[in-house]
Amino acid sequence: MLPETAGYRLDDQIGYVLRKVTQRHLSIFSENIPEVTTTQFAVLARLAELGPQSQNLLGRATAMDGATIKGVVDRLARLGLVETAPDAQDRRRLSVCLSAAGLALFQSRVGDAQGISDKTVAPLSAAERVQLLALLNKLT
Amino acid sequence: MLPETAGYRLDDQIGYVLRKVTQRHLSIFSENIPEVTTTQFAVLARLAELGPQSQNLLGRATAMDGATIKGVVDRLARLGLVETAPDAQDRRRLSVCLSAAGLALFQSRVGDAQGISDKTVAPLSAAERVQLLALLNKLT
DNA sequence: TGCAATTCGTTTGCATACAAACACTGTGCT
DNA sequence: AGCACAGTGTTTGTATGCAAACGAATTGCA
Repeated sequence: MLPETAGYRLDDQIGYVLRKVTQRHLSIFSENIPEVTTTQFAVLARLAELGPQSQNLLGRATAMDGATIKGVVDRLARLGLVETAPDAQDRRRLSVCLSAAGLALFQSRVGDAQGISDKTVAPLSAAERVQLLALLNKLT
Repeated sequence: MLPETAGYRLDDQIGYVLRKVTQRHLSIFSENIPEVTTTQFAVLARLAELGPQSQNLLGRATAMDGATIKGVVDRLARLGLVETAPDAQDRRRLSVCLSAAGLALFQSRVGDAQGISDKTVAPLSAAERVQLLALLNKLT
């Protein structure tokens, strides 16, 4: 009387489906914006939106922990898309801001980024897209 | 007449929201099943469901590419949860199967795994959970 | 039969992600 | 002033995840 695999169906588990949808999204993104990754673009978008931020605050604003945001900022700096400088007011902080190249890249690519989101949800109707985002937002 | 950040709102982008929901799910998972990761558990579930598989087929059945599934199988083998052996029929293949410990772990934890999925979608009603899975499945 | 194309596994390089430990700085309270 | 506590950034270790290149084995087709 083994439970066997019981009623557990991997394909119905939210985590597994999330992983597959994310994979497809990342694939669409890298095809359309090969210069940077999704997380790097998120950082550029936040900097364009909020202006210069400390590395830690920037991480919080983009849902990355300290170790992760450091790696992303380092790579963006190596690409010349952001610039870092010590904060004069608080010597613990590392201020991060968009470079001219970073701003230019973001502005030239933001339309493509919106297109990527659209492509990702292309199989859904307009109403379904709204539903999906609303449901996902409840799980944040 | 700069487009500024235009209408691009990071928080409304499907990719960003997916990443945040996935983060929350991974956090719930590791709290409830600390022995293995989500991907490792997915491999155990597939092996329990399908029986012994070649490493590559196993990767396809769990949505991992060759490099990724190799790493996951290696770590599961190091934990003693799976066993590998060369395939007699096809000498390119590496056959992977559950160990006794792997089967025992899966059977003892599969209920918790289902509970993790439930916790992840806890903010949703029953109807919404069905909706969400249906919508996400269309994006696979 | 024999060779081209494919499949399988491996390795390397790069990019998230998180936990934990650490040093340094700032703040608040006494 | 001094000290506990919190915040910030760094580093290390571990675990996905993908691209690309490679060798070995198999298959399909001329």
